Amino acid sequence: MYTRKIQEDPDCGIYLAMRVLGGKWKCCILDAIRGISRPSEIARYITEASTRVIEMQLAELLFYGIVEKCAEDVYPKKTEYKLTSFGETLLPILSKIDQWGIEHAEVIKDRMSELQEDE
Amino acid sequence: MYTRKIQEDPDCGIYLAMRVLGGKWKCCILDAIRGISRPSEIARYITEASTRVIEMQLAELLFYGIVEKCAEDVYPKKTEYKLTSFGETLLPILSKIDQWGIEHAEVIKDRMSELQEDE
DNA sequence: ACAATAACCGATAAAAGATTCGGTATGGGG
DNA sequence: CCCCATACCGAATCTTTTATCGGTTATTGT
Repeated sequence: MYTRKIQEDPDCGIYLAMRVLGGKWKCCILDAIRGISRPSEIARYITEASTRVIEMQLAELLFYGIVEKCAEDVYPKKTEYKLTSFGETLLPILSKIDQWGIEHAEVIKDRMSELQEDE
Repeated sequence: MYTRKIQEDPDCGIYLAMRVLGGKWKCCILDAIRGISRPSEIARYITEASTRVIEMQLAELLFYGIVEKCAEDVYPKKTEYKLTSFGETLLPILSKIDQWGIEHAEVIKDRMSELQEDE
């Protein structure tokens, strides 16, 4: 996991939430983890992200107590991750954010593409 | 503004939303901008962030159409930024995130501090 | 015995983002 | 006239995050 050298503590709830939710794929993983729970399945689901990143972000989510690991110690290692009750408190927020993003996808993608044009 | 070299387009609303909201101080600026609107005031309000960052993040918010600039072209340059109607659609989400962060501040800070201990 | 899959970890390269420092231009007060 | 404030921008530098690659351990199917 990454440890920061410079630390801040604005008593800003958003800042704190972003320490937990920030990360390129974390939200997608959380979204995925509601249906599928095994790392290899998540990796197949989110094809854009490498398995390494998924591992790392899962480790962070585990660290913050958002997900928990239920490793049945049997054959081809059936590790499963699932949301903790703490993690579940995030769901309404995540769906709100997701909804907003989808609702305004056109505009955002449009702007985003403008950034790439000139290269 | 930063232009990304590697691009993705997961049709994940959260990912899109994070392109707009991501950034160390953007949420704090959005929070501030409801009361105060001039760059120098924001800078004095968010003392941890340098004026340069605030400028850059304001530029991004402007770019995505979240805020708009109302520069009265008069004396000590009374530039004012305010939320657009698009930006206002973010408010309920931002307050939800903020609320969550404050509600779980103890746990999160606790975990965060653990990361810094060993150096 | 051998290839295949799952779940990891460590090291390092590369990209993205933040900070710092200096600079411009404008106008006001002493 | 000089200094201060505001609002910016550019570039160098550093931190943080992500990507890539290889390695480990264990178990299953052939």
